[in-house]
Amino acid sequence: MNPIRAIRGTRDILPPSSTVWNQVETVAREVFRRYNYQEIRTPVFEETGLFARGVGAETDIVSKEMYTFEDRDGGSLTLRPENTASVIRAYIEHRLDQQPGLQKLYYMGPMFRRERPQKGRYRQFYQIGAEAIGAGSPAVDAEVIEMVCEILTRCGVEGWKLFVNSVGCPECRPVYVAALRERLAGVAAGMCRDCQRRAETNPLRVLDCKVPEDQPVIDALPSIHDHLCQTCRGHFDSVKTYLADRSLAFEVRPRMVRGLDYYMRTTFEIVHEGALGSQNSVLGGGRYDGLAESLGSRVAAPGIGFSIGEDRLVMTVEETTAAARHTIDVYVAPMGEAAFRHCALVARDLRNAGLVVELAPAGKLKKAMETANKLGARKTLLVGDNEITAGAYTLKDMASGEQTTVDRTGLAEAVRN
RNA sequence: GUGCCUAUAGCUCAGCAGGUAGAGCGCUGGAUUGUGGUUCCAGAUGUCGUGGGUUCAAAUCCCACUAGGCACCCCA
Repeated sequence: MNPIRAIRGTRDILPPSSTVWNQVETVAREVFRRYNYQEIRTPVFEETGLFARGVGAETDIVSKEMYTFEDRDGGSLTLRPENTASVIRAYIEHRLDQQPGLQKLYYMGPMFRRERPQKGRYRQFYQIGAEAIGAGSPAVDAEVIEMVCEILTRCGVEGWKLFVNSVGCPECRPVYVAALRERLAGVAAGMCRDCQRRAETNPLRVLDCKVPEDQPVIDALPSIHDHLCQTCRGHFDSVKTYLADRSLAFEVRPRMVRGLDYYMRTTFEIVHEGALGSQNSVLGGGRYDGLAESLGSRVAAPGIGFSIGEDRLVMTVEETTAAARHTIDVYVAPMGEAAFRHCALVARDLRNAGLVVELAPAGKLKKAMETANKLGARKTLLVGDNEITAGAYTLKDMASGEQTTVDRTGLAEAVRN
């Protein structure tokens, strides 16, 4: 019988990597706090219809990547492939539109998509995201983008690129797609096989093609920016102005296409070259003013949000910054059973003083010293019968080898130095 | 979902013109019964990813499956 293993596309996050995950989450929470975002926790599974209607039935996510299963009562449930639809569902369900001001919510947790696993792509992956719901103003777009950049910066990540675009709205985008489709009809025959297919199925995807030979053709295709309606154009100009006000470096990518149907107007993405391989997108986001209505809401809920691929962010953090090592402040080494019982109390005091303490089992001192060294303890506390009767302990600095004698009251302070 | 590459000790890998496994690091014990790191000695590493086939004989050749990596698709 073979041992049971983690299933394909899932993985265990072990120390020391789990420490980096915690650091990233701590940074994100602190940035969210400063921007006055509060946490929302939604269920990990929902009625299948939520994603079909919210994300879009024709998207790859819904059409072939969802973990969908039948509940015992016959209903169809799905493990969430993303979280924006759930947040909007909660917003509607709890009438958060009646609350004063913008609803500024953040979340972090696992998402599930049944794709072929690859580096930076897992079937259970983690997203840290935020949604600002209740306003359509471009000022919100700029602040959301600033906030996510702040998270990356404070995680110590450098060298990323911010791309922004406007994908229009239900008024102007269909006009553009029609124009694109018309133009492609004439030139698609000379393009790569994938583009010939995309020209029929999803013309916008042609813009994303990476085949070098196709680039001249793509460059000559009409741009969405020439087809934006008055409202969308004004919105996009404002976003760019507000980003520039903040000195945020960005690049307009008229050809950037996002895979979720609910995006309109502003979309953005941050990529980082390095540890990620071809999955170089660290985060993506955009505005979704029509999403609430498509979920059956009578009230509008214009909003914008993003989600960071936490797995990918952790990868780049691990690549670019030296992991802050978990260190033991003091390794308490009792010699003998009596000393062990005494040391248990000493260890408790030191822990109450906020120190990281490892209490060794009673045993040979040599063995304890070896272990202290392997664990990378900063100090070792030697406690035998001599120390207990004298009421003074021997504290050894592992780096210098220097030993000092300290009494119990001054112990915590001595360990700290 | 498609194509290509890969799978040997806890880790990194060697072994492959077929003859039932090795190195370094790490781990355990000892040299040293109250002192680690360096050194020396000893030891255990393992259904060679899983299952089947060819063969007197398979880690080695063939097939399938599983998992990982890369590219595509797509996305976080």
